[in-house]
Amino acid sequence: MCAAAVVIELETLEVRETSLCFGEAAFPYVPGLLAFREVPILTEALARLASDVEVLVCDGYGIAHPRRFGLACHVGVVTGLPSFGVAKTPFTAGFVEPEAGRGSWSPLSEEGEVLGRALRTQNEVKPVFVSVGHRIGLDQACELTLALSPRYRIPEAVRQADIASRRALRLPR
DNA sequence: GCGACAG
DNA sequence: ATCTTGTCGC
Repeated sequence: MCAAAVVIELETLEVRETSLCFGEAAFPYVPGLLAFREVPILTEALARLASDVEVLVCDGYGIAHPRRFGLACHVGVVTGLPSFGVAKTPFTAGFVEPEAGRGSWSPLSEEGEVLGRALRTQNEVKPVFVSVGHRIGLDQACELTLALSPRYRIPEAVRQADIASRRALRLPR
C-alpha cells in the first residue's frame, strides 16, 4: 500500500509538500475497522512531513462511525493535531438529501445523535460526508471543506493525496 | 438470522 | 477499494 500526506496552502490551494510511505497491509479491510489498516502507515507518512501542519483532512469518517471513532479520530489523537474526516460515500449514519446548491447540507445522524453533515461541495453533485475527528468543531470542519473544494467535489487535500498515491502505485487515475 | 457498511 | 457501461458538459 501507499500512504500519501499532502500539505495544501489554504490561501492558494497549492501543494506545498508531498510525503509518500510504502508498505504491506498488516490488517484486512473490515468496515468499521479501517483505521487499524490505514493509520499506522498514514502516521509514518505524516511523521516524514517537514512542513508545519495546522489541521488534518482525512479520507474517511471521524465520529460519524458505528463506534463513534473513525479513522480521522485515530489520526488526530495519534498526532495530537486537529483533524476531521471527509468521506465519499454513506456509511452507517442516515441523512436526508441536502438541497442541490453548493454549501447546502443536512445532518448525519444515528440513534438520535447528530454526528456530522452531508455537505454539497458542488452544485448538482453528490454530497461528501463530514465529521469531526479531534480538536475541531463541525462548523469549522465544514467551512474548511468548502474552502478546499472551490472546483471539485473532493477537498483539495484529500484529492491531491489520492492523486499522488495512485500515481506512485501506477494505479488508474 | 439477514442485510449493510468508510477505504 | 476495483471494475464496467453509459451519459453529460466544458
